[in-house]
Amino acid sequence: MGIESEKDNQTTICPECGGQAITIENTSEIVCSKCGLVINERGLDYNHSGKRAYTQQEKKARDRTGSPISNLIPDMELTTVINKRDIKNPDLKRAAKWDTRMPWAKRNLLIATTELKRISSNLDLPTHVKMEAMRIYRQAFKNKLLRGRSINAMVAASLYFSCRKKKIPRTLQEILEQSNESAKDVKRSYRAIIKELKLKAPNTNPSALIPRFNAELNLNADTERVAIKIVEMFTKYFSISGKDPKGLCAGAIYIATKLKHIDLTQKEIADTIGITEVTLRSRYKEIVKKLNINLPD
DNA sequence: AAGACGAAAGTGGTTGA
DNA sequence: TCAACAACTTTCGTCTT
Repeated sequence: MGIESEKDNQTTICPECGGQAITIENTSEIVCSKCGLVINERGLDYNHSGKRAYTQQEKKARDRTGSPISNLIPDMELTTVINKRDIKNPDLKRAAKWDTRMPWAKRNLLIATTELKRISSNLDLPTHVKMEAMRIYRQAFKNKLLRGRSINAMVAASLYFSCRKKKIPRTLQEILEQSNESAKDVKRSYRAIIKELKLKAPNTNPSALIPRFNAELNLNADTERVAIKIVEMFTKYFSISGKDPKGLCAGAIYIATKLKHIDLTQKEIADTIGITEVTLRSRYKEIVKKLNINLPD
C-alpha cells in the first residue's frame, strides 16, 4: 500500500489549542501533539478519489481537508466553505475564519463538539453516549443554559448525564480528570441540565460501579460478588437518595474485604474510590447496622 | 506505630417560609 | 432571599491492636 506514506506529512491544526496535529501510524488517528485532542478518531479519507498524488500540487488538489460527515459535526457547511480557500496556508486561514467569520452559535457548537470528542475518546465512551451528550448539549444551548456558564463545563456535564442515562458507569471524577473545568462548575451545569431541561436524574447504579473499583483494588471475584450482594440488598430495602453512590460502594467493599479476611485499610479503599475515610466509615456503619451483618474481628 | 474511630468545624448545595 | 438542614470533607485527638 503506497497510500500509507502520504498521510504522514498531512498538517492539521488543532482547533482546541492551535497546536500541530500529528497522525498516529497504525490507527491513522489525527491527534494534536500539544493537547492530545483526537481531531478525527476514524481517520480521514485522504485518497477518496482513488488516485495517487505524486507532486505537492496534486497532493494539495486531492487532499480532503474536511472530516467525514457525522452527526457529531455541528455544521456540515463549514468544511466545504473553507475548503475552497484553503489552497494557501490552510492552517492560518482556517484559524482566522473561526475567529472572524463563524457566527458565535456555530463556533460554540464546534468548540463543544471538539471538547466532547476529546473527552469521550480519552474515556473510551461509546458513540451512542456521545450522541446523547451532544443532543443534551444542543438542547441546553437552545434553552440558553450557556449564559454565564462555560462551554466546557456544560460539555462535561452533558457527558456525565449521558453516561448515567446510558448506564455507562463513570464517576464524575473520571470526567473531571479529562476536563479543565472545576468540579463546582461542572456540577452546577449538571444541575442546570436537570432542572432547566426538566430531565430526570438517572441514578448511577452503585453495584455497577463495584467491578471497576474491585479491579483497581485487585480484589478477587468472590469478594466482588459479596460486595455487589451487599449493595443490592441495601438498595433494595433502603433509600440512598441524596447520598453519594461511591460511599455505598466503599462501605460495601470494606465489609466484603472484612468478611473475606482481606487486609485493606479504610484509607486505601476510600482513596482509590475517591471519598474520605469518614464517609466510608459512616456508610459502612450504616450498612452493618441496617442489614445486621456480623463482622469477624 | 499504624489503623480505626468520631467530634468539630467548614463547604456547597437543597428546601421551604 | 434567607435560614435551617443534610451530606460530605478536612482536621485532629483518642483509642486499639
